[in-house]
Amino acid sequence: MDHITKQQEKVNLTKKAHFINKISFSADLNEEQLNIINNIKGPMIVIAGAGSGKTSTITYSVAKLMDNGINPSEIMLVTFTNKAANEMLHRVKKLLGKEPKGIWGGTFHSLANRFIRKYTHLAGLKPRYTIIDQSDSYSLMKLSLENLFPNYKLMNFPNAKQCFKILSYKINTNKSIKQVLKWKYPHFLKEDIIIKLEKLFSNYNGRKLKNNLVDFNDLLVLWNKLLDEKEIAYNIAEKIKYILVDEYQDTNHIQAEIILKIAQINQNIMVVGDDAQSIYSFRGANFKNLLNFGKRLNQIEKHQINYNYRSTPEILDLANNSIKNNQIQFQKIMKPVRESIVKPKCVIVLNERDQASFIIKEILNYKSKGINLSEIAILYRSNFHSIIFQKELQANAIPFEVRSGISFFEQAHIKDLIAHLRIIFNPYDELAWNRIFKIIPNLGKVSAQKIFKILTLSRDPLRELKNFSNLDLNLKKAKLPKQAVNYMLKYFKSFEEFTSHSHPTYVLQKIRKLITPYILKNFENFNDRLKDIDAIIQLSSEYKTLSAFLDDLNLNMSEFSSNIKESTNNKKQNNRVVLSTIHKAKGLEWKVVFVISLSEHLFPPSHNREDELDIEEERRIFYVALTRAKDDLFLISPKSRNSYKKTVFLRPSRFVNELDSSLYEIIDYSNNLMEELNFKPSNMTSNNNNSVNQKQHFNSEFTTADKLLKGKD
DNA sequence: GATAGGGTTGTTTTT
DNA sequence: CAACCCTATC
Repeated sequence: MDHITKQQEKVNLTKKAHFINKISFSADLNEEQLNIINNIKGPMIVIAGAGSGKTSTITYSVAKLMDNGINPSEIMLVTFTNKAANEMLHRVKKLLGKEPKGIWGGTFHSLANRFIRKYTHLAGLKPRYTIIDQSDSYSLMKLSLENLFPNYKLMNFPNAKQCFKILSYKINTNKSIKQVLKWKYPHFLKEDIIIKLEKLFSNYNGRKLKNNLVDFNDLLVLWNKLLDEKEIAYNIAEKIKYILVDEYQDTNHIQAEIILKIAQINQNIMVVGDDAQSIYSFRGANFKNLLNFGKRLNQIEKHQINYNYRSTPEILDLANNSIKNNQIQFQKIMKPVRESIVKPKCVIVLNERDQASFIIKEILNYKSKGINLSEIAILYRSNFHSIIFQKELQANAIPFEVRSGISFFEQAHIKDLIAHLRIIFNPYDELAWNRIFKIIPNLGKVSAQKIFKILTLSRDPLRELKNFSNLDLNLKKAKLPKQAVNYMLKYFKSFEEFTSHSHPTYVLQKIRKLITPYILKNFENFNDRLKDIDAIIQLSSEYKTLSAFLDDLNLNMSEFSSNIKESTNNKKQNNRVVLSTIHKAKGLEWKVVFVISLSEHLFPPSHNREDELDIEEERRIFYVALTRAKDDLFLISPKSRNSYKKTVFLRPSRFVNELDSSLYEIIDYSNNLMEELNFKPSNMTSNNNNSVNQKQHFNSEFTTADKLLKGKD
């Protein structure tokens, strides 16, 4: 141990020497970082560029605090994904050799839920509330919309999804409906619509209360409200002595409120972030939070960590060259630590299929050089960009892992299964009932609503189900289709037998039996679907209560998905190429990164090409993508895309065009295939000319692309 | 009036 | 591939 410093030797003499031996703070961290972890007292802001060892700084900070004798239950660590929280806590455990037991670690939403479950009554909720995800929120909003304004589709009015988004922006950014409309939906900016929206939102909120449902917004709102309760402030917030917040640039107004309320008591707060990586404005995030942070706290200490350990200087140069096009940003200089290797490559391909074939060729090449597939990532702006890859990778027997797309739990059969569990846990849950009613033949929307009303007339809908004669009578009064009612009564008869059980696995097994006939009848690939269900049952065995299982299902979905996929694939294959959205790739790194579909209308996508602020956000997404790469970076721009049996021509993304061409090497892969594919080169004449200079090459062609895409000739 | 089934369309990003 | 609209049928 020749790297032990004087400082450490001094600490070694203290009582906690047995921990220190395991942590080599000064060997693992640089001066900037050490300066941070040695000064965790009072408010602190850390601006941490991409790849600067941000995660290390935070984990070492937590370790250092515990090492100084702070109890884990006095520390709160807020992250943006549960995955990040788990990873950091795992690293703390590795550093200290013991679990940081009792630490308040997790996402804003999962921490909020911990508080609200503990103080449900104070939050104004009934005990067994259910958390609903976004698509459930849309559905519930739709119910309110149809209920209040049956002919809303004929009016100039936002649809259910838009209404929910308006409400979310209103809550998360502390704006009025009018301000939100002006900002995001100017064409709906009318007095009449605002009044209707107000009515709608109060109906939606009332419906949630009746149904005992809590949406993602409520979690934040209620947590924020709870912090105003003296009981909470004294019993919990005060006991949290240190708060660390990761990815602070992605917090929105209400999240910042929450953090400040807790921090104001003990004033020990460290927020870490990078304005250049703020990519969640669609969720109301505002990276100015990072700047305004100090305004409400005293004597804030500012730190920067500037050394980039991840990427080659070439990759950093390119990333810096891109982000400098953003007007609204704070200057920071990333200092490369690594040696040069090669320039990033910009690749032009003909279409998405060739994009796939180019990448597969490269992947096989890397593989033959001994590079692990898990060191390679394919990153994209939108989920649907990955579909072609999944097919092509499969065809070429390259193992891969998809970290995007509709969540496993968004699939119909999974939602159906879970709906049964949900009404056992919370029998007022209208959305879950509606899903189950859909299983009953000849029972449509209208009858389903009537039945739900009859059931919820009683205090205890589940007991009502058991009290058959009574229910039967009421159903007859409502003049419901006889066939459907008989089927339903039979269905719920078997359901009733296990509703009082509380172990998720036991109940799920019973539900599986109950819904199997429905699965067999309604899905062609019923075998796969049943396997999915079995995977969930398997997973549920780790949970003791319905509550814990349902909460995790809603708040911790992404990890769930990957667990499930691994178990259903039945391969313990770890060596797989990663396919991921850029959003999900944030915070991660790979040796080789392919950023694909870098063409206008794909990245930036059509809907985000007008407003300069939107473009800056898109450019930050691009920046995040570039800075994921350690050694090799490929930027790939397809010239066309097939959609609806039509070929649409695309221009290279402005994010590629605007780069200084001396910083990358260009590969034109499209020429190789022009003739082979019998492509009509009508508006691509300059393609065949290899002598055009690089810059021109990107800019000259495809002036008709935008027009074609929009269908105007 | 209510439901089932067929055809069409269009798809951001996540807790 | 799922949400939506339209139409045929009960």
